[in-house]
Amino acid sequence: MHVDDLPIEQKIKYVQDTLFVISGKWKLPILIAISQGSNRFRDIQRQVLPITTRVLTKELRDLEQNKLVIRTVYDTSPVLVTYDVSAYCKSLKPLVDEMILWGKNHRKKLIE
Amino acid sequence: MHVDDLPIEQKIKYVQDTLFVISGKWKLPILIAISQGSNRFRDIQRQVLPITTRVLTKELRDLEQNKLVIRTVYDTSPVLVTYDVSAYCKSLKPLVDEMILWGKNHRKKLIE
DNA sequence: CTGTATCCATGATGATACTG
DNA sequence: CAGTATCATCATGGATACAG
Repeated sequence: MHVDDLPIEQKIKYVQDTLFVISGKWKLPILIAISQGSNRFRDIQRQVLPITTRVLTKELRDLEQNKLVIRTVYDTSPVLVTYDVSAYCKSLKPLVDEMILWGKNHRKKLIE
Repeated sequence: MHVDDLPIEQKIKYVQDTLFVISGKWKLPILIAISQGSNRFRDIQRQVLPITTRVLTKELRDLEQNKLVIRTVYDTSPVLVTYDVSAYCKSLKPLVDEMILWGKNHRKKLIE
C-alpha cells in the first residue's frame, strides 16, 4: 500500500502522531546526543545545553515511553543510570535525514 | 555531500529549523487542506476545524513567511484573498511521506 | 550523580466581539 | 468575507533548591 492512497484524515493523523513523538525543542537533539555516545544524564545535559534537569528528565521519560530510549539503572552506590537508543530508534533515520536535508536547503531558500 | 558527514551541531540545527517550520498542531493540516483545494480563508477554517480565526491567521502568516504558502489579495469589494501552496511546498513531500509512514508503523509498535 | 519539588514567567491558544 | 482587538485560560518551560 502506498502513502498516496491513504485518505487525507489518515495522513493527517499519522503525521500528527509522528510530530507528537519527535517535536519540541529537545527530543531529537537528545536522541542524537545519546546515539553519539553521551549515555549519562550529565553527559546528555552538557551536550544539549541549555536544557534544565527538570526538562531533560521529562523528555527522557517521553522518549522511553515511545520505546526510542532504553533506561538502565545499576544498583550501585552512588546509583548509575545509562541511556541508550533502542534498535527501534534506528527506524527514525530516514525521517531525520530528510529533516536534515530539508532544513539545510530551507536556510538557503529563505535568503533568496 | 552526504548527511552523515555533517557535524552533529549542524545536524541538530537543521533538524530544529525543519521542526520549527512544520511542527505544531495546525501547520501540516492547513497545508494539506489548501493543497486539496481549500483556497479561501473560510474554506480552510471549515476544513481544519476547530481552528479559530486568530490562530489560522497566525499560522498562515508563518507559512507565508516560510514561502510555503502564497497569499494573493484581489482589489475587489468585498476584498478577495486566496491562499495557494507554493511550488517550493512540494519539496516537503518526501519528508511528509516519511512522517506518514513512520507514524503509521509507530501505532503498531506501541501496542506490542 | 541522578534526579524531585516548588514557584513563577512566558507564550500559545481559546472565546468573543467587532471592523472595513 | 477576511480578518483585528481584547481578555481569559492553560500548558510549557525556566530558575532554584534540595534529596537519595
